[in-house]
Amino acid sequence: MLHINKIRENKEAYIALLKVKNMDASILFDSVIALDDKRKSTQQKLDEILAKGNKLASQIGDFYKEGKAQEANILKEESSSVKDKSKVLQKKQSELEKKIQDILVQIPNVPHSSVPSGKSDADNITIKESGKIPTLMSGAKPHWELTSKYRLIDFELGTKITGAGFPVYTDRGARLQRALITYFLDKNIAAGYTEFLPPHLVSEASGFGTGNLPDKDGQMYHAKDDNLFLIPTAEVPVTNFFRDVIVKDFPIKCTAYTPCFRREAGSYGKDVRGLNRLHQFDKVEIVQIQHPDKSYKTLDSMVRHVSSILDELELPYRILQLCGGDLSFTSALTFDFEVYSAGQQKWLEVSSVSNFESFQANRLKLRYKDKDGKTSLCHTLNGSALALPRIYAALIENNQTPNGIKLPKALHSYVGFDIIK
RNA sequence: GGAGAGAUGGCAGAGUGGUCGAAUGCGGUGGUCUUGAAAACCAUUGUGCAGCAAUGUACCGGGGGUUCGAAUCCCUCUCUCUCCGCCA
Repeated sequence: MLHINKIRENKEAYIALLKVKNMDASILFDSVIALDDKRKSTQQKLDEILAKGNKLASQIGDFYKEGKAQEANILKEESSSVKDKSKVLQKKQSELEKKIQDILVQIPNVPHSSVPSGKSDADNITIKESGKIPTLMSGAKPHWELTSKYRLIDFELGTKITGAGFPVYTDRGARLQRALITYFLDKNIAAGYTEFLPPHLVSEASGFGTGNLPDKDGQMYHAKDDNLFLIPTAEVPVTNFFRDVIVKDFPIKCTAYTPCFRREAGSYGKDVRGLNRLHQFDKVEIVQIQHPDKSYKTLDSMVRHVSSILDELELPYRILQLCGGDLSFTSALTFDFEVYSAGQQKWLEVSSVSNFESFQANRLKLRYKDKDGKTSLCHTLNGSALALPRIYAALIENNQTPNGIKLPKALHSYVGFDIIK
Protein backbone atom coordinates (compact mmCIF):
# COMPACT_ATOMS: atom_id res chain seq x y z
CA MET A 1 0.00 0.00 0.00
CA LEU A 2 1.33 3.41 -0.96
CA HIS A 3 1.48 6.07 1.71
CA ILE A 4 -0.84 9.00 1.13
CA ASN A 5 1.89 11.55 1.87
CA LYS A 6 4.15 10.00 -0.73
CA ILE A 7 1.36 10.22 -3.26
CA ARG A 8 0.97 13.91 -2.41
CA GLU A 9 4.68 14.58 -2.70
CA ASN A 10 5.27 12.65 -5.91
CA LYS A 11 1.92 12.76 -7.60
CA GLU A 12 2.99 13.56 -11.15
CA ALA A 13 6.03 11.29 -11.06
CA TYR A 14 3.94 8.41 -9.73
CA ILE A 15 1.30 8.87 -12.40
CA ALA A 16 4.00 8.70 -15.06
CA LEU A 17 5.60 5.63 -13.51
CA LEU A 18 2.33 3.80 -13.05
CA LYS A 19 1.68 4.16 -16.78
CA VAL A 20 4.49 1.63 -17.14
CA LYS A 21 2.22 -0.75 -15.24
CA ASN A 22 -0.48 0.15 -17.74
CA MET A 23 -2.42 2.08 -15.18
CA ASP A 24 -3.83 5.56 -15.20
CA ALA A 25 -3.75 6.65 -11.58
CA SER A 26 -4.58 10.32 -12.04
CA ILE A 27 -8.26 10.06 -11.13
CA LEU A 28 -7.64 7.82 -8.15
CA PHE A 29 -4.88 10.09 -6.92
CA ASP A 30 -7.02 13.20 -7.23
CA SER A 31 -9.91 11.66 -5.39
CA VAL A 32 -7.80 10.19 -2.61
CA ILE A 33 -6.00 13.51 -2.08
CA ALA A 34 -9.31 15.36 -1.99
CA LEU A 35 -10.61 12.90 0.60
CA ASP A 36 -7.45 13.28 2.62
CA ASP A 37 -7.81 17.06 2.58
CA LYS A 38 -11.27 16.60 3.98
CA ARG A 39 -9.96 14.18 6.53
CA LYS A 40 -7.41 16.71 7.72
CA SER A 41 -9.88 19.54 8.13
CA THR A 42 -12.35 17.28 9.88
CA GLN A 43 -9.60 16.14 12.20
CA GLN A 44 -8.84 19.73 13.12
CA LYS A 45 -12.45 20.48 13.91
CA LEU A 46 -12.75 17.30 15.87
CA ASP A 47 -9.63 18.04 17.89
CA GLU A 48 -10.98 21.45 18.80
CA ILE A 49 -14.26 20.02 20.00
CA LEU A 50 -12.60 17.26 21.97
CA ALA A 51 -10.31 19.82 23.57
CA LYS A 52 -13.35 21.79 24.63
CA GLY A 53 -14.97 18.67 26.05
CA ASN A 54 -11.85 17.74 27.96
CA LYS A 55 -11.67 21.19 29.47
CA LEU A 56 -15.31 21.11 30.52
CA ALA A 57 -14.94 17.70 32.10
CA SER A 58 -12.04 18.78 34.23
CA GLN A 59 -13.87 21.97 35.22
CA ILE A 60 -16.82 19.89 36.32
CA GLY A 61 -14.46 17.78 38.38
CA ASP A 62 -13.07 20.90 40.02
CA PHE A 63 -16.53 22.22 40.83
CA TYR A 64 -17.48 18.95 42.47
CA LYS A 65 -14.37 19.03 44.60
CA GLU A 66 -15.27 22.52 45.70
CA GLY A 67 -18.81 21.37 46.39
CA LYS A 68 -20.33 23.59 43.72
CA ALA A 69 -22.84 21.11 42.36
CA GLN A 70 -24.99 23.69 40.68
CA GLU A 71 -22.21 25.16 38.59
CA ALA A 72 -21.20 21.66 37.68
CA ASN A 73 -24.67 20.81 36.45
CA ILE A 74 -24.74 23.80 34.15
CA LEU A 75 -21.49 22.72 32.56
CA LYS A 76 -22.74 19.17 32.26
CA GLU A 77 -25.40 20.25 29.82
CA GLU A 78 -22.89 22.08 27.72
CA SER A 79 -20.61 19.10 27.83
CA SER A 80 -23.37 16.84 26.57
CA SER A 81 -23.95 18.96 23.50
CA VAL A 82 -20.23 19.05 22.81
CA LYS A 83 -20.23 15.31 23.00
CA ASP A 84 -23.03 15.01 20.47
CA LYS A 85 -21.13 17.19 18.04
CA SER A 86 -17.98 15.19 18.46
CA LYS A 87 -19.81 11.96 17.78
CA VAL A 88 -21.06 13.26 14.45
CA LEU A 89 -17.60 14.36 13.44
CA GLN A 90 -16.03 11.15 14.60
CA LYS A 91 -18.37 9.15 12.44
CA LYS A 92 -17.63 11.35 9.47
CA GLN A 93 -13.94 10.98 10.14
CA SER A 94 -13.96 7.22 10.26
CA GLU A 95 -15.99 7.09 7.06
CA LEU A 96 -13.41 9.27 5.36
CA GLU A 97 -10.60 7.10 6.63
CA LYS A 98 -12.28 4.02 5.31
CA LYS A 99 -12.84 5.56 1.89
CA ILE A 100 -9.21 6.60 1.71
CA GLN A 101 -8.09 3.15 2.72
CA ASP A 102 -10.36 1.55 0.13
CA ILE A 103 -8.75 3.57 -2.61
CA LEU A 104 -5.21 3.12 -1.41
CA VAL A 105 -5.42 -0.66 -1.36
CA GLN A 106 -6.41 -0.64 -5.02
CA ILE A 107 -3.30 1.19 -6.14
CA PRO A 108 -0.36 -1.04 -7.09
CA ASN A 109 3.20 -0.27 -6.13
CA VAL A 110 4.98 2.29 -8.27
CA PRO A 111 7.55 0.64 -10.51
CA HIS A 112 11.20 1.63 -10.35
CA SER A 113 12.28 4.07 -13.05
CA SER A 114 14.30 1.35 -14.80
CA VAL A 115 11.28 -0.89 -15.37
CA PRO A 116 10.56 -1.23 -19.10
CA SER A 117 7.01 -0.83 -20.29
CA GLY A 118 5.27 -3.83 -21.73
CA LYS A 119 2.10 -5.81 -21.63
CA SER A 120 3.03 -9.35 -20.76
CA ASP A 121 5.89 -11.71 -20.05
CA ALA A 122 6.74 -11.51 -23.74
CA ASP A 123 8.02 -7.99 -23.10
CA ASN A 124 10.40 -8.89 -20.30
CA ILE A 125 14.02 -8.08 -20.94
CA THR A 126 16.74 -10.69 -20.71
CA ILE A 127 19.59 -9.04 -18.90
CA LYS A 128 21.87 -12.01 -18.55
CA GLU A 129 22.27 -15.51 -19.92
CA SER A 130 24.64 -17.86 -18.27
CA GLY A 131 25.78 -21.42 -18.79
CA LYS A 132 25.68 -23.59 -21.85
CA ILE A 133 22.46 -25.14 -23.01
CA PRO A 134 23.23 -28.84 -23.02
CA THR A 135 22.85 -31.06 -26.03
CA LEU A 136 21.26 -34.19 -24.77
CA MET A 137 21.69 -37.71 -25.94
CA SER A 138 19.21 -38.98 -28.43
CA GLY A 139 16.12 -40.32 -26.73
CA ALA A 140 16.39 -37.79 -23.92
CA LYS A 141 13.30 -37.59 -21.79
CA PRO A 142 11.32 -34.97 -19.91
CA HIS A 143 11.55 -35.24 -16.15
CA TRP A 144 8.19 -36.89 -15.63
CA GLU A 145 9.47 -39.88 -17.54
CA LEU A 146 12.82 -39.84 -15.78
CA THR A 147 11.25 -39.68 -12.33
CA SER A 148 9.28 -42.74 -13.12
CA LYS A 149 12.15 -44.57 -14.87
CA TYR A 150 14.47 -44.08 -11.88
CA ARG A 151 11.62 -44.24 -9.35
CA LEU A 152 12.32 -40.79 -7.89
CA ILE A 153 8.80 -39.44 -7.68
CA ASP A 154 5.48 -41.25 -7.61
CA PHE A 155 2.87 -38.89 -8.97
CA GLU A 156 0.15 -41.52 -9.01
CA LEU A 157 0.66 -42.35 -5.36
CA GLY A 158 0.26 -38.67 -4.51
CA THR A 159 -2.92 -38.57 -6.52
CA LYS A 160 -4.18 -41.60 -4.66
CA ILE A 161 -3.69 -40.22 -1.20
CA THR A 162 -4.35 -36.53 -1.85
CA GLY A 163 -4.90 -35.48 -5.42
CA ALA A 164 -3.16 -34.19 -8.52
CA GLY A 165 -0.31 -31.82 -7.85
CA PHE A 166 0.80 -33.53 -4.65
CA PRO A 167 3.76 -35.71 -5.60
CA VAL A 168 5.32 -38.35 -3.39
CA TYR A 169 9.12 -38.33 -3.50
CA THR A 170 10.51 -41.80 -3.03
CA ASP A 171 13.84 -43.23 -1.94
CA ARG A 172 16.69 -41.49 -3.82
CA GLY A 173 14.18 -38.99 -5.13
CA ALA A 174 13.29 -38.00 -1.58
CA ARG A 175 16.94 -37.82 -0.60
CA LEU A 176 17.68 -35.54 -3.51
CA GLN A 177 14.84 -33.26 -2.47
CA ARG A 178 16.01 -33.12 1.12
CA ALA A 179 19.61 -32.56 0.00
CA LEU A 180 18.58 -29.60 -2.13
CA ILE A 181 16.73 -28.00 0.77
CA THR A 182 19.74 -28.34 3.05
CA TYR A 183 22.10 -27.18 0.35
CA PHE A 184 20.10 -24.04 -0.36
CA LEU A 185 19.79 -23.22 3.34
CA ASP A 186 23.53 -23.66 3.81
CA LYS A 187 24.26 -21.35 0.91
CA ASN A 188 21.95 -18.72 2.35
CA ILE A 189 23.37 -19.04 5.84
CA ALA A 190 26.87 -18.67 4.40
CA ALA A 191 25.68 -15.45 2.76
CA GLY A 192 24.67 -14.07 6.15
CA TYR A 193 21.03 -15.05 6.34
CA THR A 194 19.58 -16.38 9.59
CA GLU A 195 17.56 -19.53 9.27
CA PHE A 196 13.99 -19.75 10.51
CA LEU A 197 11.53 -22.59 10.49
CA PRO A 198 8.13 -20.91 10.70
CA PRO A 199 4.64 -22.36 11.05
CA HIS A 200 3.07 -23.54 7.83
CA LEU A 201 -0.32 -22.16 8.77
CA VAL A 202 -0.96 -18.51 9.44
CA SER A 203 -3.77 -16.46 10.88
CA GLU A 204 -6.03 -14.16 8.96
CA ALA A 205 -4.13 -11.15 10.34
CA SER A 206 -0.89 -12.42 8.81
CA GLY A 207 -2.63 -12.97 5.51
CA PHE A 208 -3.62 -9.31 5.57
CA GLY A 209 -0.16 -8.22 6.56
CA THR A 210 1.38 -9.48 3.35
CA GLY A 211 -1.60 -8.59 1.19
CA ASN A 212 -2.61 -12.17 0.42
CA LEU A 213 -5.93 -11.38 1.99
CA PRO A 214 -8.48 -10.35 1.10
CA ASP A 215 -7.59 -10.16 -2.61
CA LYS A 216 -5.99 -13.52 -3.23
CA ASP A 217 -7.75 -15.65 -0.67
CA GLY A 218 -8.89 -18.04 -3.39
CA GLN A 219 -5.25 -19.00 -3.88
CA MET A 220 -4.70 -20.18 -0.34
CA TYR A 221 -5.94 -23.33 1.28
CA HIS A 222 -8.15 -22.46 4.21
CA ALA A 223 -8.60 -24.50 7.37
CA LYS A 224 -12.04 -23.15 8.09
CA ASP A 225 -12.65 -24.60 11.54
CA ASP A 226 -9.70 -22.71 12.95
CA ASN A 227 -9.63 -19.93 10.37
CA LEU A 228 -6.02 -20.61 9.46
CA PHE A 229 -4.44 -20.50 6.04
CA LEU A 230 -1.79 -22.76 4.58
CA ILE A 231 1.08 -20.59 3.50
CA PRO A 232 1.62 -20.09 -0.25
CA THR A 233 5.21 -19.07 0.45
CA ALA A 234 7.51 -18.56 3.45
CA GLU A 235 7.31 -14.87 2.69
CA VAL A 236 3.97 -14.76 4.51
CA PRO A 237 5.07 -15.98 7.97
CA VAL A 238 8.56 -14.51 7.77
CA THR A 239 7.53 -11.04 6.64
CA ASN A 240 4.87 -11.01 9.33
CA PHE A 241 7.57 -11.49 11.97
CA PHE A 242 8.15 -7.81 11.40
CA ARG A 243 4.61 -6.56 11.69
CA ASP A 244 4.50 -3.49 14.00
CA VAL A 245 8.24 -3.55 14.48
CA ILE A 246 10.67 -0.66 14.76
CA VAL A 247 13.96 -1.91 13.38
CA LYS A 248 17.20 -0.95 15.10
CA ASP A 249 19.91 -2.48 12.89
CA PHE A 250 20.00 -2.99 9.15
CA PRO A 251 19.95 -5.19 7.28
CA ILE A 252 17.80 -7.99 8.62
CA LYS A 253 18.40 -11.14 6.61
CA CYS A 254 16.18 -14.18 6.98
CA THR A 255 15.99 -17.45 5.19
CA ALA A 256 13.41 -20.15 5.63
CA TYR A 257 12.51 -23.46 4.11
CA THR A 258 8.83 -24.24 3.98
CA PRO A 259 6.49 -26.26 1.88
CA CYS A 260 4.23 -23.96 -0.13
CA PHE A 261 0.57 -24.63 -0.74
CA ARG A 262 -1.26 -23.12 -3.67
CA ARG A 263 -4.69 -23.92 -4.93
CA GLU A 264 -3.76 -22.63 -8.39
CA ALA A 265 -7.43 -22.04 -8.98
CA GLY A 266 -8.04 -21.14 -12.58
CA SER A 267 -4.76 -22.49 -13.91
CA TYR A 268 -5.04 -25.50 -16.10
CA GLY A 269 -3.70 -26.91 -19.31
CA LYS A 270 -0.19 -27.16 -20.62
CA ASP A 271 2.21 -26.26 -17.88
CA VAL A 272 0.87 -28.65 -15.30
CA ARG A 273 2.80 -31.76 -16.23
CA GLY A 274 5.17 -33.32 -13.78
CA LEU A 275 6.83 -30.85 -11.47
CA ASN A 276 6.05 -27.75 -13.46
CA ARG A 277 3.07 -26.65 -11.41
CA LEU A 278 2.12 -28.20 -8.09
CA HIS A 279 -0.31 -27.61 -5.25
CA GLN A 280 2.38 -28.39 -2.73
CA PHE A 281 6.04 -27.75 -3.31
CA ASP A 282 9.16 -26.95 -1.34
CA LYS A 283 10.89 -23.62 -1.45
CA VAL A 284 13.68 -21.88 0.37
CA GLU A 285 13.03 -18.19 0.64
CA ILE A 286 15.26 -15.22 1.42
CA VAL A 287 13.87 -12.03 2.95
CA GLN A 288 15.65 -8.80 3.75
CA ILE A 289 14.59 -5.69 5.62
CA GLN A 290 16.74 -2.78 4.55
CA HIS A 291 17.20 0.95 4.88
CA PRO A 292 15.56 2.75 1.92
CA ASP A 293 18.89 4.18 0.77
CA LYS A 294 20.38 0.74 0.43
CA SER A 295 17.59 -1.44 -0.84
CA TYR A 296 18.58 -1.41 -4.50
CA LYS A 297 22.14 -2.36 -3.67
CA THR A 298 20.65 -5.15 -1.63
CA LEU A 299 18.47 -6.22 -4.53
CA ASP A 300 21.61 -6.52 -6.68
CA SER A 301 23.33 -8.55 -4.03
CA MET A 302 20.37 -10.90 -3.79
CA VAL A 303 20.41 -11.35 -7.56
CA ARG A 304 24.12 -12.14 -7.44
CA HIS A 305 23.53 -14.57 -4.60
CA VAL A 306 20.87 -16.52 -6.49
CA SER A 307 23.09 -16.49 -9.58
CA SER A 308 25.95 -17.98 -7.62
CA ILE A 309 23.81 -20.91 -6.50
CA LEU A 310 22.69 -21.63 -10.05
CA ASP A 311 26.30 -21.37 -11.22
CA GLU A 312 27.35 -23.90 -8.65
CA LEU A 313 24.54 -26.23 -9.70
CA GLU A 314 25.85 -25.90 -13.27
CA LEU A 315 22.43 -25.06 -14.60
CA PRO A 316 22.01 -22.80 -17.61
CA TYR A 317 19.88 -19.85 -16.65
CA ARG A 318 18.80 -16.42 -17.69
CA ILE A 319 17.80 -13.38 -15.70
CA LEU A 320 14.84 -11.36 -16.84
CA GLN A 321 13.89 -7.91 -15.78
CA LEU A 322 10.12 -7.88 -15.60
CA CYS A 323 8.31 -5.30 -17.66
CA GLY A 324 5.58 -3.14 -16.16
CA GLY A 325 2.80 -5.42 -17.34
CA ASP A 326 4.31 -8.52 -15.78
CA LEU A 327 5.37 -6.90 -12.53
CA SER A 328 3.34 -7.96 -9.52
CA PHE A 329 0.95 -5.63 -7.73
CA THR A 330 3.33 -5.17 -4.81
CA SER A 331 6.70 -5.04 -6.56
CA ALA A 332 8.72 -2.03 -7.65
CA LEU A 333 11.40 -4.01 -9.43
CA THR A 334 11.63 -7.74 -10.04
CA PHE A 335 14.19 -10.03 -11.59
CA ASP A 336 13.04 -13.49 -12.55
CA PHE A 337 15.42 -16.40 -12.86
CA GLU A 338 14.67 -19.10 -15.36
CA VAL A 339 16.63 -22.29 -15.81
CA TYR A 340 16.70 -24.17 -19.06
CA SER A 341 15.18 -27.58 -18.75
CA ALA A 342 16.59 -29.45 -21.72
CA GLY A 343 14.30 -32.45 -21.62
CA GLN A 344 11.23 -30.34 -22.29
CA GLN A 345 13.24 -27.62 -24.03
CA LYS A 346 11.75 -24.91 -21.90
CA TRP A 347 12.79 -22.06 -19.65
CA LEU A 348 11.32 -22.56 -16.19
CA GLU A 349 10.97 -19.86 -13.56
CA VAL A 350 12.83 -20.86 -10.41
CA SER A 351 13.20 -17.60 -8.58
CA SER A 352 11.75 -14.16 -8.45
CA VAL A 353 13.70 -11.51 -6.60
CA SER A 354 11.91 -8.27 -5.80
CA ASN A 355 12.24 -4.96 -4.08
CA PHE A 356 8.92 -3.87 -2.63
CA GLU A 357 10.35 -0.63 -1.32
CA SER A 358 8.00 0.58 1.43
CA PHE A 359 4.86 -0.89 -0.12
CA GLN A 360 4.68 -3.89 2.20
CA ALA A 361 6.26 -2.03 5.11
CA ASN A 362 3.44 0.49 5.08
CA ARG A 363 0.82 -2.17 5.56
CA LEU A 364 2.98 -3.99 8.09
CA LYS A 365 3.90 -0.79 9.96
CA LEU A 366 7.52 -1.85 9.69
CA ARG A 367 9.64 1.18 10.49
CA TYR A 368 13.01 2.43 11.67
CA LYS A 369 14.20 5.50 13.47
CA ASP A 370 16.56 7.82 11.68
CA LYS A 371 19.19 10.00 13.35
CA ASP A 372 16.68 12.73 14.15
CA GLY A 373 14.48 10.21 15.92
CA LYS A 374 11.89 10.32 13.16
CA THR A 375 10.26 7.07 12.19
CA SER A 376 10.13 6.09 8.53
CA LEU A 377 9.13 3.00 6.64
CA CYS A 378 11.69 0.31 5.90
CA HIS A 379 12.14 -1.35 2.56
CA THR A 380 11.44 -5.05 2.18
CA LEU A 381 12.87 -7.45 -0.37
CA ASN A 382 12.50 -11.10 -0.99
CA GLY A 383 13.34 -13.84 -3.38
CA SER A 384 13.41 -17.56 -3.77
CA ALA A 385 16.73 -19.24 -3.16
CA LEU A 386 15.39 -21.43 -4.51
CA ALA A 387 12.12 -23.06 -5.50
CA LEU A 388 12.70 -26.79 -5.63
CA PRO A 389 10.52 -28.53 -8.23
CA ARG A 390 11.74 -26.87 -11.37
CA ILE A 391 15.35 -26.99 -10.21
CA TYR A 392 14.78 -30.67 -9.65
CA ALA A 393 13.28 -31.04 -13.11
CA ALA A 394 16.12 -29.20 -14.83
CA LEU A 395 18.75 -31.07 -12.85
CA ILE A 396 17.57 -34.48 -13.88
CA GLU A 397 16.68 -33.56 -17.44
CA ASN A 398 19.93 -31.74 -18.20
CA ASN A 399 22.16 -34.33 -16.57
CA GLN A 400 20.64 -37.47 -18.02
CA THR A 401 23.17 -39.71 -19.74
CA PRO A 402 23.00 -43.21 -21.10
CA ASN A 403 24.55 -44.35 -17.82
CA GLY A 404 22.20 -42.50 -15.51
CA ILE A 405 21.65 -39.05 -14.08
CA LYS A 406 24.90 -37.38 -13.06
CA LEU A 407 24.52 -34.92 -10.23
CA PRO A 408 26.56 -31.73 -10.05
CA LYS A 409 29.56 -31.77 -7.72
CA ALA A 410 28.08 -29.28 -5.32
CA LEU A 411 25.41 -31.77 -4.34
CA HIS A 412 27.50 -34.92 -3.94
CA SER A 413 28.20 -34.52 -0.25
CA TYR A 414 24.61 -33.50 0.42
CA VAL A 415 22.92 -36.34 -1.42
CA GLY A 416 25.40 -39.06 -0.62
CA PHE A 417 25.66 -40.28 -4.21
CA ASP A 418 26.80 -38.72 -7.45
CA ILE A 419 24.82 -40.60 -10.02
CA ILE A 420 21.33 -42.01 -10.20
CA LYS A 421 21.25 -45.24 -12.08
C1' G B 1 -12.62 -31.08 25.94
C1' G B 2 -13.58 -29.21 31.61
C1' A B 3 -12.31 -25.32 35.49
C1' G B 4 -9.99 -20.79 36.68
C1' A B 5 -6.78 -16.31 35.96
C1' G B 6 -5.14 -12.51 33.02
C1' A B 7 -4.00 -8.84 28.68
C1' U B 8 -0.94 -1.61 30.85
C1' G B 9 5.05 1.83 27.55
C1' G B 10 11.42 -2.12 24.80
C1' C B 11 10.80 -5.59 29.25
C1' A B 12 9.08 -6.30 34.39
C1' G B 13 5.22 -4.27 37.11
C1' A B 14 1.80 -0.46 39.98
C1' G B 15 -2.61 1.87 39.07
C1' U B 16 -10.16 0.03 40.26
C1' G B 17 -14.15 6.87 38.05
C1' G B 18 -11.43 13.20 37.62
C1' U B 19 -4.06 16.95 37.86
C1' C B 20 -2.95 9.13 34.47
C1' G B 21 0.15 9.21 28.74
C1' A B 22 0.24 6.56 33.07
C1' A B 23 4.26 5.29 39.60
C1' U B 24 8.55 2.29 40.31
C1' G B 25 12.47 -1.00 38.66
C1' C B 26 15.34 -2.85 34.54
C1' G B 27 16.98 -1.75 29.77
C1' G B 28 18.25 2.30 25.97
C1' U B 29 20.38 7.29 25.00
C1' G B 30 23.21 11.73 26.63
C1' G B 31 26.24 13.73 30.51
C1' U B 32 29.40 14.08 35.23
C1' C B 33 33.37 11.35 37.38
C1' U B 34 37.77 8.09 35.39
C1' U B 35 44.22 7.31 31.97
C1' G B 36 40.23 3.88 29.86
C1' A B 37 36.25 0.86 31.51
C1' A B 38 32.96 -0.59 35.39
C1' A B 39 30.29 1.33 39.46
C1' A B 40 27.85 5.61 41.23
C1' C B 41 25.21 10.05 40.28
C1' C B 42 22.28 13.56 37.03
C1' A B 43 19.23 14.12 32.81
C1' U B 44 16.47 11.97 29.01
C1' U B 45 13.70 7.93 26.83
C1' G B 46 6.24 5.28 23.45
C1' U B 47 3.27 5.68 18.80
C1' G B 48 -0.30 7.85 15.28
C1' C B 49 -2.88 12.26 13.40
C1' A B 50 -3.15 17.82 12.71
C1' G B 51 0.27 22.07 12.92
C1' C B 52 6.15 25.98 10.56
C1' A B 53 5.94 25.86 15.73
C1' A B 54 3.85 26.45 20.48
C1' U B 55 0.60 23.03 21.09
C1' G B 56 -3.82 20.13 20.44
C1' U B 57 -5.80 15.26 19.96
C1' A B 58 -6.10 9.92 20.05
C1' C B 59 -4.09 5.31 21.81
C1' C B 60 -3.45 1.06 28.59
C1' G B 61 -5.40 -6.47 23.56
C1' G B 62 -9.88 -5.34 19.46
C1' G B 63 -15.00 -3.54 19.10
C1' G B 64 -19.31 -1.51 21.55
C1' G B 65 -21.78 0.72 25.95
C1' U B 66 -22.55 3.60 30.83
C1' U B 67 -20.83 8.68 32.50
C1' C B 68 -20.05 15.65 32.23
C1' G B 69 -15.45 12.55 32.66
C1' A B 70 -13.01 5.53 31.74
C1' A B 71 -6.60 2.23 31.86
C1' U B 72 -10.28 1.92 35.93
C1' C B 73 -17.49 0.14 35.57
C1' C B 74 -20.71 -3.01 31.93
C1' C B 75 -21.21 -6.09 27.30
C1' U B 76 -18.71 -8.67 23.47
C1' C B 77 -14.71 -10.68 20.58
C1' U B 78 -9.67 -12.25 20.30
C1' C B 79 -5.44 -13.93 22.50
C1' U B 80 -2.28 -15.67 26.59
C1' C B 81 -1.35 -18.31 31.09
C1' U B 82 -2.45 -22.05 35.17
C1' C B 83 -4.78 -26.70 36.75
C1' C B 84 -7.35 -31.30 35.09
C1' G B 85 -8.23 -34.71 30.96
C1' C B 86 -6.31 -36.52 26.22
C1' C B 87 -1.95 -36.94 23.33
C1' A B 88 3.13 -36.57 19.44
